[in-house]
Amino acid sequence: MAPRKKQVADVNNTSPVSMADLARELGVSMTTISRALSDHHSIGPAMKQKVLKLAKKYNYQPNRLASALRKGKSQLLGIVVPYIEGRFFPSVVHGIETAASKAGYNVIICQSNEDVAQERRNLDILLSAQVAGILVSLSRTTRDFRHFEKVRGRGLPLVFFDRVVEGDNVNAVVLDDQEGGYLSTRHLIAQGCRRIAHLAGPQHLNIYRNRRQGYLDALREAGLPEDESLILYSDMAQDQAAEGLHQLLATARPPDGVFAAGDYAALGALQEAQRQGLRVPEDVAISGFSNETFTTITQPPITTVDQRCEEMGQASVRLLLDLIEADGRPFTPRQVALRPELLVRQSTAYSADTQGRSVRDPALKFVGDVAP
Amino acid sequence: MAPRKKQVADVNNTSPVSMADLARELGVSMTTISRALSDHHSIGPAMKQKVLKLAKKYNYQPNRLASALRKGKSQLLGIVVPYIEGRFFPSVVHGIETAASKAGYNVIICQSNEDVAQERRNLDILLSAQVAGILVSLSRTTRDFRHFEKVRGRGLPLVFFDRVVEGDNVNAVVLDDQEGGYLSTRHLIAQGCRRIAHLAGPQHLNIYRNRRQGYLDALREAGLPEDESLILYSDMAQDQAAEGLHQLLATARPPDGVFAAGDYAALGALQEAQRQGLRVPEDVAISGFSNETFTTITQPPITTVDQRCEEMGQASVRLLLDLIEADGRPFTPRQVALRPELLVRQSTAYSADTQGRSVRDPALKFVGDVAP
DNA sequence: GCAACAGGCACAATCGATTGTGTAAAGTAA
DNA sequence: TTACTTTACACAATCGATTGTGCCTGTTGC
Repeated sequence: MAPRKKQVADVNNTSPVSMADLARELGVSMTTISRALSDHHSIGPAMKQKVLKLAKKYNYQPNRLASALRKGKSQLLGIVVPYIEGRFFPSVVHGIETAASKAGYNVIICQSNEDVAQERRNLDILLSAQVAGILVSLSRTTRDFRHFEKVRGRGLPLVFFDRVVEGDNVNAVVLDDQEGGYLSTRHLIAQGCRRIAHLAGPQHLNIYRNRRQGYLDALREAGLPEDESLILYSDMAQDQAAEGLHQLLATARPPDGVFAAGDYAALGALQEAQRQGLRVPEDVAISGFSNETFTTITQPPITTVDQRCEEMGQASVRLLLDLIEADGRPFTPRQVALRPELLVRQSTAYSADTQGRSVRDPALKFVGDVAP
Repeated sequence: MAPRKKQVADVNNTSPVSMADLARELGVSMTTISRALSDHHSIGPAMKQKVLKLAKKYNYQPNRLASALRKGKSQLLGIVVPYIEGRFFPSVVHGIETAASKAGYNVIICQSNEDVAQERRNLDILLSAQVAGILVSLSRTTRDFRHFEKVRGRGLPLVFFDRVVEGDNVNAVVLDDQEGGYLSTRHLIAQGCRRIAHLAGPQHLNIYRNRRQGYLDALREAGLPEDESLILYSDMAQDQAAEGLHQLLATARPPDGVFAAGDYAALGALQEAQRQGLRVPEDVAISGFSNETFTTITQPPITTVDQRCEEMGQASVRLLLDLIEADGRPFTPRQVALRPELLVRQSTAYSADTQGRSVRDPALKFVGDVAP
C-alpha cells in the first residue's frame, strides 16, 4: 500500500537571511546594515533607504537570540503564576500579554502549580533565558522568599501581582481587597441589612484577611456591632458555605445579609437560603467576591466585586517596564492597589429593576446579564 | 522629606557565572567545561566530577540564548491563540505548558485577538525568537493560510489545535465535534425525545458544522426525520437561543428535546423554557456543549459535552515534540481527533437521581456538582 | 621495540547582531 | 591654503556556548 500522504518538505528549508547576507549583497559591512536598520545617525539617508528596501525584499527578520545575547537582554518577560485556569489568572495573563506585546515584548509563561520548588525552578529557567523582567504571583506554599533575592542580585526587574511578598521594598500590584470588603458591606448596610454575616476565607492569605477587615470597617463606620459569631471561616467551598449558612440560620438571631469573601461561597449560601425557603434578597441579601462568570446567571444574579483582572495585568506590566527603563538606576519600589468595582445585582438590590439600575443606591453601578 | 524607602541595589549586581569563569578557575578550556556538562565521552570521569562540583558551587546556569544561538534551536515553543480567556483556551494552554515543561521546553504565548494580521505578526515574532516549534489555533478571520508556509519553509514544526487548517497535509489536534453532537443527540433520543431541535452555530466554522452533522447522524440512525425547521442558526448567544426556542415553542409541534451547540445557548433555552412554565427535562430536555463552569450550577444542571481541553494541549505538545524529534526527516502529517465526553446531568436525565447515576442509560457517566 | 590506537583535552571557528574605535572623504571656517 | 569638523562607513572585538579537528600521552598488539 502506498503511503497515503506526501511528506513534509525537508529539502527546501529556507534558511533565514541574516545581516551578513544583506551586507554581502550591498557590498557594505554588517555594521552599516545594523546601524541602518536601527536608524543610527552615522548612516546616510541614501544608504538607509537601500538597506531598508533590501531588508523588505528579502523579508529580513533579525535573529532575536543573537541580538539579545549581545545586548544581554531579551525582549521577553517571564510570568510565574500558580496555574492558568479559572477566571482570575487567565484574565490577568491576558492583560499582561496585551500590554507587553504593545510595548514590543513577548511573554514566556510558567506555572508553579502552587509548589515552591517549581516556583524556584521556574525562576532559574527565566533567568537562564535572559528575560528582561519577571512577573510573579506567589504559590500558596511559598513562605521563604530567598529565591527572589537571586533575581534581585542580578538586577533583574521583578514585580509581584495579586499574591505578593508583603512589605514596601518590593514592587507589587494588588487589588484593594479591604476596599472591596468595605464596599460590599457598606452596600448591604445601605440596603437595610443590620445583621450581616461574613463567610471568610483562610486568614493566612492576605486577600481574605483584607476582605474581612473591610467588612469590619464598614460595620464600625455604621455603628453596627462586630459579632465574631457571625464570621464563619472556611476554604470558601460551595458546600462549606452552605453548611455554614445552614447553622447560622438555625440560630435565634439569623443574619439578614451575607458578605461572602468568594463567589462560590456566595453561591452555596444562595442555594442554602433558597432551600430553606428564604427569599433573596428580601429575607437575606447575599454578596460575593470575584465576579465569577456564573454570578450573572444565577437566580437572582449575585452581587459581587470585580477584581479588575485585566487592569492588574496592565498595571503590572507598566510597573515592570518602568523598572526596565530605570535600568538599574535607583528606583523607589511602588505598591499599586487597584480599586475594586462593586457590581450590584439582584441578590442584594431587591429594589433594583432588571433593566440595570439600583433605585436605592444610584451611585453604584448595576450590572445585569453579561454577553457570552 | 527624606525618601521613604531604600533603593534597589544596583551595585551588587551579580553577573551570572559563565563557562569561561569555570574554565579559568579550573585551568582548563571551555571545551572541557562544555563537554563535561553535557556528559561528552571525550571527557574523563575525574574531570567531569570536578566540573560538575564547581558548577554546583557557583550555581552555574547555562545561558540559553548562547546555546540556542549556536545550536540554531531554542528550548522554546510558541503558542498562538485567539485570546486567553473563557474556559477553553486557558485550559488548553494549561495543558500545553504542563506537557511542555515536563519535556524541558518553555512556552511563549501570543494572542491574535481574532485578527489575521496580528496572527501573521505573531508568527514572525516567534520565528525571529527561534522557537523550536509552533502551536496555533486559528483566528476567526483567517481565510488565507500563506503565512504558515513561511513557517514550513523554515522547516519549523507546526501543529494546529481546535481551530485548524483543514486537510490531511497538516498536523492537527481537534475535538471530534461530530461525535460530540452524535453522543448528545443519541442520549436525548434514549431519554425518549422524538422531536429534537438543534441550536446550531455559524456553519462556516467547522466545529459547529460538525456538531450539526453529529446531530443529523444520530437522528438518521434512530430513524427520526431530519426537519430543517427544527434547526435554528445563530451566533450562540444566550438571548438568541432564548428567542429561538420561544418561536419553536409557539409552533404547532414544539420540540421535546433541544441539543444546543454551545452552553450559553443551552442556558438561554433553559431559561426560556422555564419562563414558559415548562419542566426541564420532563417537558423538554436540554443539552449543551463545552462544559462551561456554570452548567453545573444551574437548576437543573445542564447536560453537556466536555471538550477535553487539557488532553488537547497535551496531545498537541506530543505531536509537536514528535515533529521536533523527526528533525526534518520525512514525517507523515497526523490529524488527531479527541473523543469528547458526554456529561449527563439533570437537564436531560429526568430519571437520574442526584447522587450521580442515570437510571435509563447506565453506560453514560453522570456528573453532578463540581468542586470549586 | 615499534606501530596502531584510544583516551583526554585544547584550539579556534562559529552562530548573528552590536558597538567602540578608527579613518577616509567632504564640508566649513579662517 | 590650512586646520578643524562632520559625515559615512569599515574593522574587529564581543556576548556565551558548541563542535570539528588536532595534538599529546599512555596503552595494547605483535
